[in-house]
Amino acid sequence: MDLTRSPHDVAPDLIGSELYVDGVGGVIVEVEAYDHEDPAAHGYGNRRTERNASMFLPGGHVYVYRSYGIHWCMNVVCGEEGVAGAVLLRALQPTRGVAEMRARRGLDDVRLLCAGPGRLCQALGVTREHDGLPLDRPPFLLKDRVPEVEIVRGPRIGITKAADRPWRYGLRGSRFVSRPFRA
DNA sequence: CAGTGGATGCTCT
DNA sequence: GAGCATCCACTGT
Repeated sequence: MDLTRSPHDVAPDLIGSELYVDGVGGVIVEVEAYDHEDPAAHGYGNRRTERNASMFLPGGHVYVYRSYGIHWCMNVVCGEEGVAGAVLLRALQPTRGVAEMRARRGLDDVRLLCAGPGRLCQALGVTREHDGLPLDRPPFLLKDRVPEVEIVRGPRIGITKAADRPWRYGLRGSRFVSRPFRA
């Protein structure tokens, strides 16, 4: 798919797509969009810093940052070069490499392996080393979804600024999201 | 279930 | 020095 579009166009198209890192991953079931005019975004105002440099790459790269000093969070960079836009990957339905994900997470419950941005990165082995890498080459594999999926949306999670914007997208009825979507 | 608080490190002001 | 795009364990219903 065309990742040089706006994060708001890309985000719903990522739902139902498949992501693998070194062959481990599954179906994307939850994401959030962040654009350069968004006070909640790391790239707000297109202000470039050392941390968010990857957000300014052309769409199709990866932006990984550390969250709360403990977790890693992975974004799909979107839009044109020089414009800070990205889609945060919040949850996957694990399909391949489940044993490896279980080992990395120290957890059996498939439902919780990738249910949250920090958990997803731990399960897939994503760290700072992946920051800035292109998505269309190993270790990554991003497969477009089939056209027909039902998408739900709602307010984003875990932010204080611009918390009212409904830019969280999910696969309708999925049991693998980090939190349920309100009906 | 809902709510609370601690861990932990780094970025940005 | 404040504030996180989080997670887990623990409490109390």
